[in-house]
Amino acid sequence: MKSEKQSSAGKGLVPVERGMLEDLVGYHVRKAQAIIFDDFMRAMAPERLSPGQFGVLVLISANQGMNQSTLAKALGIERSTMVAVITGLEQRGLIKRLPLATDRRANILALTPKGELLLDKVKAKVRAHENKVTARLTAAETQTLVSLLQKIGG
Amino acid sequence: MKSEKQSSAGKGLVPVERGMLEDLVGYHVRKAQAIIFDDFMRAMAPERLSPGQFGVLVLISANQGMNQSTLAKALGIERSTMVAVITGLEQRGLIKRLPLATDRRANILALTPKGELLLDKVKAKVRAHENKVTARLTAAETQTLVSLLQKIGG
DNA sequence: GTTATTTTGTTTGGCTGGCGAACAAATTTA
DNA sequence: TAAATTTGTTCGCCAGCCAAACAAAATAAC
Repeated sequence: MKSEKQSSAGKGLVPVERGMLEDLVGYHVRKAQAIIFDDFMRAMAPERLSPGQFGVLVLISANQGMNQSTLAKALGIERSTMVAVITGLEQRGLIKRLPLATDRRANILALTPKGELLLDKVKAKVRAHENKVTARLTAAETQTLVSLLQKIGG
Repeated sequence: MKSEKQSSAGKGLVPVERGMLEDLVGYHVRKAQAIIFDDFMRAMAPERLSPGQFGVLVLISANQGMNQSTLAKALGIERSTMVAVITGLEQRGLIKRLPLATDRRANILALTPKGELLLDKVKAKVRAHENKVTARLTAAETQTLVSLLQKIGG
């Protein structure tokens, strides 16, 4: 005969009580972010591209002649953080730092042909990834979700 | 006279084109998460409590007799990751690792009186923080947001 | 009942993704 | 011309996570 162990709650028999966490937007955003990040990383593992790196490539592609500071500001991160990101992508031959004749401090960022090729390929995979993570939402719900998130994110 | 510089896009004069990022749920979730995390950290700086640590305290409080593995599973992280989190909270005297008579491997987790006091105080601050980050959403919209996020997060 | 498997907590080493302070060079403002 | 600002950078730091390996303990198989 075996008495009911306290730790039995961990075996999926007893659901874990989440208390006030269930009501917190922050908790659910964090959880969703972890799942999406994880799926993105798995899907883009062959191309070795993280969500952050993808964002950088998209912004460089969509904005001619941006420097690192502008890019960092657009992504809401520090200049100092951007340095390693740019260096990593540059070392893989996906982007270039180009001199700006009118300002010798600045680096103009541009995709290399290799970077453009990769971005095209990854964009398609990102759309597939998005479809996967939003599979249980209708198109209207997905749009609503984005709108509501924008009200938080400015 | 000064010619229009390419880098002028960074001075807020020209909005940065975000391309396909605007359509991606992952991008907006990430952005919202960063803002919420940041605000949480600032708000809870006096108590030196991160969102992750807060979640651990809430779960310990709401579930008697949980061990570290159960807790890790409930939060979707590895046992090995949980160790340092628990150790940190224990060293601050907020939680205790208690022996379980029926299983000498396991640590039963419990709040100390100090931990309970802190959690009570922090819960109120977390609610205020939530009200702040959802300030531009109605109560109904907040509920909708949580529901939609749950459809992603399982 | 002994052996094999599984579970628990842990250490170690590594990774991603960030911040802030400080700094030199270059540019802009006063 | 002198002072202030901007750009890219390095450095040290932090949060938060994973996987591999391991000993101790408990459980399952035989």
